[in-house]
Amino acid sequence: MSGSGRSPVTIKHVAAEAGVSLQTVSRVINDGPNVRDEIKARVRAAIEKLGYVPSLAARRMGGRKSYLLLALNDRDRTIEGWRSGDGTDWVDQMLLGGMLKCAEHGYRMIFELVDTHDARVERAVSEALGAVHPDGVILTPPHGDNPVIIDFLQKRNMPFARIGSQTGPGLAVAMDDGLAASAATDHLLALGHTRIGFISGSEDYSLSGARLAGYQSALQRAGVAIDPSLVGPGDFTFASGAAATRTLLALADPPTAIIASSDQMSLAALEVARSLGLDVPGQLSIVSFDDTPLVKFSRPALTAIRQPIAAMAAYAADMLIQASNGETVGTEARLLPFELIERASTAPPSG
Amino acid sequence: MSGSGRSPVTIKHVAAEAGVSLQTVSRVINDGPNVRDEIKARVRAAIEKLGYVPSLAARRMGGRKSYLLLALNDRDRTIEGWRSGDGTDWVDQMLLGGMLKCAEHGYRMIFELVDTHDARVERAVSEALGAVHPDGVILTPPHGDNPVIIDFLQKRNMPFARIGSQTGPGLAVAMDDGLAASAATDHLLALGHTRIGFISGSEDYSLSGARLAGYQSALQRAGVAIDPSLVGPGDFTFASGAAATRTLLALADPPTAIIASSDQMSLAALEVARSLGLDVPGQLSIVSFDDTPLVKFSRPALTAIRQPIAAMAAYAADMLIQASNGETVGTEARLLPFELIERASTAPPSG
DNA sequence: ATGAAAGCGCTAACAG
DNA sequence: CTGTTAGCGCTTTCAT
Repeated sequence: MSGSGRSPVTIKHVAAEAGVSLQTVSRVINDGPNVRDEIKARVRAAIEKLGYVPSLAARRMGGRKSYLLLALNDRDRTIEGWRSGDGTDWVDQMLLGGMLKCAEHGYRMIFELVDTHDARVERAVSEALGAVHPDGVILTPPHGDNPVIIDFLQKRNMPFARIGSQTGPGLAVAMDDGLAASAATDHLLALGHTRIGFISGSEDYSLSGARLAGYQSALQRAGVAIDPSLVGPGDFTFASGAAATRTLLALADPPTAIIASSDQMSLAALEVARSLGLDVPGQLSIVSFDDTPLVKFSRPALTAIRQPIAAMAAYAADMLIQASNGETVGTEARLLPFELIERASTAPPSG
Repeated sequence: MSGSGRSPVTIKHVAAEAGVSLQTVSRVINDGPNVRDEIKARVRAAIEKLGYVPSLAARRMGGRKSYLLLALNDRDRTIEGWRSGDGTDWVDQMLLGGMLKCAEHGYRMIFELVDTHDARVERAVSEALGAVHPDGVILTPPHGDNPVIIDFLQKRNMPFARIGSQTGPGLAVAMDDGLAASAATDHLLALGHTRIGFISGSEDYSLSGARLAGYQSALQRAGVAIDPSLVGPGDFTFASGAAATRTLLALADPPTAIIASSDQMSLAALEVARSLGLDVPGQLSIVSFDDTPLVKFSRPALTAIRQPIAAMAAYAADMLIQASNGETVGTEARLLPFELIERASTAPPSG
């Protein structure tokens, strides 16, 4: 087996076939102005006949566009999720939204893993940019909140969009994490809970703060006192969720419901409750965040806030592509709707 | 927000910094021969200092390598999996194995969806090849068994590796599906089952036939009569699994155990059994294929054959990269080990 | 062991 | 409206 050689059909062949200049073909490809319909049709026919497709590499070399978007994900967390097979479908949803949107516009999405805690983040990002030369970068949490990356991208004048972040420069698209946490809290409040625990997410993620604030404001609005001991620290992992749950349930006046900022932590809460002989939702209600596939199949299935990952990725890709086409796009953060999906892990408190 | 302009640092800058010719830098980058260690070191220092990374696009233009591998997946099935959020992690495992292997060698993997049943498959593949110009193509099931795609790739002299297929031309890597099905059957046989049902996979997949054959040969070896009515047709989907299970369990002499060729079909079997008031594994044992995340969390958790997707993808990428480096690689199919993971869905028959 | 020249397929200026 | 001329950043020849 040997290399495939070069593209069998180039713009030259099309030009020859259509009897026009190279440049005219280029204009047709790029929907450029100043081509008579007749000639345009002739060129299109030649393209069709020859099965011509412009080479991405050559387009990038000649022009200023690469037709490539770079999606940056957190290395450790992503690989760990893949390895453990824990059913987290963040990457899949990103591809569903981002990749398909790219394809619609003749773009491709290149997926890259970068370690956010590495001292050489900047170098890693720089290398990816240097090799790929994307037209834009999609930053997923927690990279969207990483000042080193943001600064670097701005310095390089590279357009970027952040997913899951509501603040900061550049394009941003997220769900309203604060509102979502409020909705989760309201749901429990409506069921009659007043002792509601909250397990927060990693501080690397700006959404963690937003969710905590949403939880607290819902409590306040309902006239329920905020008890700091009801807030347990987490970092989205199962282990941290288990630890926080144990602490919360060991309280003198333990919560009758817990909101956890990730599915893994919620599953951990469920597990801990089970090990303590507590019935869910009879003696403890649980509301989760993310709604990855697993929580639908746990016993009981978890009530959860669904994050619109695919929609966020699609929006981010769309904005970046528009920007790369010279269109001006607003830079105010865009909030996409979330969903509170009621399943079997929430019920009125037993007391 | 505007485009980022070109790469700030090119091979020229490095050459100037190191005080050598452009060419020498290229040789160092590519581990070429005929460069004194001293100069090599000087160039490396310049590269390091400037943070230079060669542009993929330029490399592809100049040379014959693109440092890109194209992974082709089935469009409908993949998107459907993403949409439904059914926890299938095929894509994730592919990325885990393939992408990381590519990264090790300075390659990138481009992920593309192609509809295998579309009359224009060839056109779709052609377009992807034309745009990307990969150094090799990874074909996943069922594309690895699609003669149109295979022929086209061979015609274009494009190196390719097939995952999950054991036959046909070119590189192939798979698990031994026949042996795996035999192992599943033996497991049930050892528990005392003799009426063992089998739900097959889609005929688009060559592995479906291999699995069926493995099931039958295990039965034969054990001296158990092969009953064709115990084989139900499936296409990997939940619905097909449910239908096949209903048919099998409605038999005059129904099976006491069922092997299903996919997790979705196994979950369907579980669901149907439950709806019929059958205890699993008390009255019906189930062995699954794939071992996606969900089956660990079903009640009962399913005994399953684990497919080494990441390892297969890594192997395929490795072979392709080696081939693109001019190394000769064997073309005999490579079989990777599978695992039979015993969980709670299998037990001795009740009778 | 090194350098110089040519060219990959395309787009971006310019001309006409 | 259309064609011509230069490159883009790199790897190939081919010289030296």
